[in-house]
This record gives sequence, C-alpha cells and structure tokens, in this order.
Amino acid sequence: MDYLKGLNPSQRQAVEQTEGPVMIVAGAGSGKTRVITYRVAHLIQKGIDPFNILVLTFTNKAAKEMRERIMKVVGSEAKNIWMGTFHSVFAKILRVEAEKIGYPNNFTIYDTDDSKSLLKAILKEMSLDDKLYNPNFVYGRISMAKNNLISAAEYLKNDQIQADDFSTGRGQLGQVYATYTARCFKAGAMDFDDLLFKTNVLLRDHPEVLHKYQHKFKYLMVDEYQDTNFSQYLIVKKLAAVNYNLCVVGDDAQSIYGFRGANIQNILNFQKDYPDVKVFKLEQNYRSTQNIVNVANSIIKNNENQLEKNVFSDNDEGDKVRITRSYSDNEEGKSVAESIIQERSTKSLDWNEFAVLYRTNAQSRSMEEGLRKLGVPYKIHGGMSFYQRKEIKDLIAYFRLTFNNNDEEAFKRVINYPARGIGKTTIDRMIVAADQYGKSLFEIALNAPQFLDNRAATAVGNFATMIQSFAAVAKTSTAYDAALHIAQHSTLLKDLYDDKSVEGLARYENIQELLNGIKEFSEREDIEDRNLSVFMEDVALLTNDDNEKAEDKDTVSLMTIHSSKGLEFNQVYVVGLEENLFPSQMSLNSRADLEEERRLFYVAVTRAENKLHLSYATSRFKFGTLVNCEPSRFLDEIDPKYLEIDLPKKSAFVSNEKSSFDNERTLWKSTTGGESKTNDVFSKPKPASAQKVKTTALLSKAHVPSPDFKPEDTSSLQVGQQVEHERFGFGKVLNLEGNKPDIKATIFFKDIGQKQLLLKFAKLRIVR
DNA sequence: AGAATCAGAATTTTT
DNA sequence: TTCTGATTCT
Repeated sequence: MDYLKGLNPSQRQAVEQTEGPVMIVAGAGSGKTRVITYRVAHLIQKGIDPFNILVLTFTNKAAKEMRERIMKVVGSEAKNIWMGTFHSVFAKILRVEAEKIGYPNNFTIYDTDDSKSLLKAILKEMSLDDKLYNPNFVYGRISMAKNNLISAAEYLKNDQIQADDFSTGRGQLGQVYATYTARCFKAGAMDFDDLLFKTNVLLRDHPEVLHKYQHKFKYLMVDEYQDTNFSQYLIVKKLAAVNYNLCVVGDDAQSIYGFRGANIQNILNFQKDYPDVKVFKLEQNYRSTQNIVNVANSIIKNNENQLEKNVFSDNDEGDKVRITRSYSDNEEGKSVAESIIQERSTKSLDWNEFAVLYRTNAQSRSMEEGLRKLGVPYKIHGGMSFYQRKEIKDLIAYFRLTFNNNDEEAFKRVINYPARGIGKTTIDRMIVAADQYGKSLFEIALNAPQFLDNRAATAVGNFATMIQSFAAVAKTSTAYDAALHIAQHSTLLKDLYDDKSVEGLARYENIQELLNGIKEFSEREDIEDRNLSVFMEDVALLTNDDNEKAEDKDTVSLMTIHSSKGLEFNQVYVVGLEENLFPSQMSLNSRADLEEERRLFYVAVTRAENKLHLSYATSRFKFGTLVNCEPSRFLDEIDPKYLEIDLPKKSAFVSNEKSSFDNERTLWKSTTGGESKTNDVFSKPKPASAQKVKTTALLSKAHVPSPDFKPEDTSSLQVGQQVEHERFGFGKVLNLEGNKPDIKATIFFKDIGQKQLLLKFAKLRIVR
C-alpha cells in the first residue's frame, strides 16, 4: 500500500472511501488522475474483482493512460477492469444485447459525417429548404433531443417543442427526426448519441438486462462528471441503483462541453441525488505557480453558478502573467514565435514544453506562419483525425458494407468510388426504388435488372456481387488478408496508387498505414477473435490522438483550448483574447454560454505550469476581411497585481507604473476604441489585401467570337483543320482519338494553348 | 459520367 | 481565407 503514502490527506481520504456514493471535486492540477488510478488500484488491493469495476472516461486516451497507471500498481489484473469511454463501453454491451431492442449485433456506428449526410439526403427527399433546415442545425437539434432521451415519437407529441419548431418555421423537424431514426434502423446503424440512447432503452425495457449489469458493476467511477449529459447521467444512475458504490470525479469549473449537451447540473446536483454522499475536495494545485493559480481564480470567481472551493498553490510565486498586444493576427504569430525562442534560450527549455492555445482552429494559420518564419518546430494537434480522412473512410466504408449490407451511408460512399460508371441518375433511381419497396439500397442492387436499364444494372449488379464476395473472403481470412483483399479488389488501392500527386501519395501511404494497423491487430495475442469484423467494431469510436505516433518529437504544440483539456505545459500562450473571438460571438446571448466561455478561459490558463502568456491583436482577418478587435472582457477580470503588461509601446505606460486597475484597463482599451488618438504602432497602413486580382482574368482574356459564329457539325472534322471556339478562340486540330460519339480532339488554341475537347459537346466552328 | 468552376457559409467537438 | 456543394462545361 505504498501508493497511499504519496497522497495528501484529502486525496487519501478520497481513495480510501471505497463504499457508497462519493463525489470528488478536483480543482485543476490537483492530482485528479492520481486519485482515480489509486482508488481503482485500492479497490483491487482490497480484493474486489476487476471484472466488477466499471470506470467511465471521456476519451480513449484517458482510459488507456489510466489503465497503464493502474497496471503499475496492481499488475496485469488491471486488464480486466471495464474501463473506457461511455460510448465504447456501451457499444460493447450493445453488441451483445442489440437483438433485444431489434438491432442486429453487427450494427454499424455512424459517425457525425454519416449522420449529416443521411440528414441531407432526407431533407432533399422531403424537399425541405436546407437553409432553414441547415443540416448542422438539424443534427444538433436531434442530438440534443437524444441526449435528453426524447425519442422521435415524443418529440412529435411534445407541444412545447412543436410550438418552438413551428414558430421558427421548422415545423417538419420532428418528421425529419422520425425519418432519420427509421432510416438508421433500416440501415442497422446507430449514431454516437444512439449508443447512449439505445442503452437507456435497453435498460428501461429489459429489467433482466438492467439487473445483470447492476450486479456485474459493483463499483462505478465516472471521470469528468461535469461533462456528462442527461443520457449518460441516467445510465450511471440506473447501474448504481443497487450497490450505490458510485464515485464521480470532476470540476464544475472545467465544464466546457455544454454545447454538446453536457449538463453542468449533473455535478452541481449530485449531492441532492445522493444525500449521504461523501464529498472530497482536492484544492491544492500542484501544477502551476501561485501567480497562475491566482489569475485563474480571479477569472472564475466571475461565474455565479459553481461549487465552492478554494484552489491554491504552494509552488513558487513565479513570473507574472504576461499580456501582449499586437496590431494584427500575423503580428501576433510573430510575437509568440519570438517570445518562445527567447524563453527557450533564457530558461533552457525544450520546444515541447511550449503550447499555443486558441479558441478557434482558424487561428492556427497565423500562428503557424509566425513559427515557420522563425524556424520554430511545431505540431498542430486535433483537427482532422486519421479516421476522418477521405481515403480511410472510403476503405472503411467497404469494410462496413461487407459486414452490414444495409449500411446506407457506406453504400452511397463507395457505389461509384473508384469510378465504375454508376452516376447520380442511377443512384437516385435506386433510392426511389428502395423507398418504394422498403428495401435497402443493397437489396435493390442485387435485383438491379428490375429497376435499371441494362448498362447501369450490370454495373450495379457487379458491385453487389463484389461486396458479397468480400463477405465470403472475410469469413475465412485473417483481418489483414481480408482488408488487403478488399482494398485490392475494390480497385481502391490501384486508384490511389495511380495518383502521383503529392496528396495522392500521402493518401496511398495512409491506406498503407491503416492496413499496417490491421496487420498488427491480426497478430495481437491478447484478443481471441481477430477477424476484420471485430476490428471494425470500435473503429468508428477511435479519434485523433488514439492513432498518434509515438514519435514524440520535440515540437511546440498548437491546439484549441478544448483539446488542451487535461494537458499541461511549462509555458502556455493563450492567443486571440478579443471580444467576439474569445468570448466567442455566439456565446454572448446568454449568461450560461458566457460562463462556459469563462470556464474555457479558466481551462486555458490552468494548463500552464510556470509561465502564462496572454495575447490579443487589435485587428485580424476574419473570413478574408480585416476587422478591428477589442481586447477580451476576460482580461479586465484578472486582478492586475498578477500581471505584467508588455505592450509594444513601452513609453505609453512606464509613467503608469502605479496605475490602478482601471487605468491599465483603459490603457489597453484605448488604442482600439476607435475614437482614441492613433499611436504610431497602430496607424500602420493596413495590409494591401485589396489588390488581389482575379487569376482567371490574368490567364485568359475573353475571346470575342466572330459575328457569324455558330457551332456546327464536327463529326467529320479532320486533323489539321482550323476551328474557332466560342470562348477559347482560334485553334488548330492536332489529333483525334476515340470512336463514334466519343471522339476526343486535341486542339491547340493560339490564345490559351492546348486543350482536349469532346466533339459531341464542344461548340466549334470550322474555319474554311 | 466526370472535370472544372462558382457561390456561399463559416465556434468549440472527448464520442 | 478556405472549404464544400451545386452548377456548368466538356
């Protein structure tokens, strides 16, 4: 039990209180992960069977790291703990129980793209205006409903919701939701929210199943409890309702996923739900200097809605938090880069001890530029994950379709990729037929001659047969062999191989990497069933960093604040602290949203161990136009005694040394207000963005056709003849190839150079 | 059927 | 600015 010795009193109490409801309120940097891992280890040491412990996290990464840490204390027993994200744990349970709620066990998991694509198709079929019914909006609305356990039927019955939708002119939303649900069901697919929603349905409608898992999971722990939504809350509540050994860990001050349905009330109300709860507060921050912790505290105290706690640091006071101003986003990038270089050399730090955090992904570009110019190595985290890449999704769609022929989104994705001459018209016809006969697209494809003309029917039929042959191969081969077979015989591999562009090469390599990953999976000894369908089970739930290479390069990290949660860096730069950016413009409508932005700022600030740099620009490009920016209101909220204000024009406030908070505040407001005097730094001429020239105008001056221009029959065109084209001007036929209606002519136009034209389309006049 | 071009939209995103 | 989806051209 050595591990108990390294804990402070409240940490230790939290670890040792294994029975009954427990809430651990863990301030930023207070050793939360340690407490969770030791608590689980402690349970096992006390003789609890790891199979009876369920630990729910929000990321795969967190689960993986925790399991490894527990393993260090209790050894390989840790492998048997049920530990993972809500989605992966309940997907696993649903794979076993799906048939009880009418789903096949091999159900597909639709990711967000699949869901939106299906919604778009439905909106189109229902002829709804996709401005009003913006797919993102519709998706969000349905997601919100599911997270609150409102089914499509209940949505349609709910007067309040219906009134809301009708008042905004979106009266059909309930119908869209119902259709979407039906289509997912028909496709044997669950979206992310369904994994939780259907788990609730399962536990509600099948008491024997609920009973089974209530007794299986004798001890439950939930990490990041402040980010749970109602659907997750209820699952946890039900599972814990027999043994009541439920421990939730979280920090209400770090709840930043409200926009995705997370309900901060889940943690705020925990004590009401479990009156006999033991509450432990971890208030000592071991991560950051006092100055940083104090800045964080002075920010968060502006929020009304929070659990009372007093986060403090016993570390050094540390450097003051530095605020800098730049006059443009690019200048901000440059100034961050310069500062990193300087701090690195004066403090002998590695690049990877620095992080640049921003509110929106779009801000990464100016940062990148600044860093690149000064030769600072960096890596952007987040963004497009490996499994979101087109080529990866394409190949995976083949796998999906192989194991679940009804998967509509997979079908549409690959029916004509690589190209096999099945166009929009054909697909539309199939969709109509599928709808009319209540069949899946695949079933229509199997009976193609009944619905399509000869040529299309053959192509579609061949496709369906090919997919069936894949299923046969997959049944008898290892995951790797099956995957390779599918990649080759779908001709996807060849298609990518033939693309010799830089991007094409990268795509090919990505496919190789996926195949390598599958190969590794095939060779794993710790899994019984290693065929491709097992690999596919949770591939939809993998994301970003799950696939990150161990090539832990020494680079500066760039990421959004959201994705920085849980991480820590010696030096942190939080950039773009401007009104309408941070806090985001979209958050200004409600107090709750603004408070979430403030928590986001709190998260950003508490990532820093030794030094925090804050910066803002007085102008920045947004959507291609330059806009003036005001410093963020959050800067005003920081107690100035922890700040060092490093503005480009030193003289402007050297005289202000003893200035009150208000004076300093006006100082950094003054240069942007508009009415104030311009100082030389800020009156620099604006970037000459206006002189962009339409490239097309440069490349081709429009040809003015001859007055008697009229396209004529070119079926007997000969090599060597002079022709005139409506837009390309005069040219000479260099070559003719192909036959009958598809003759392709190579023509050299004297104005614009060589072009290949299909004669059946090209509007040409023969010059005689 | 497929390439090229144009118009319009645009937070955050653990799953 | 940059990406995506629809439209136009071949």
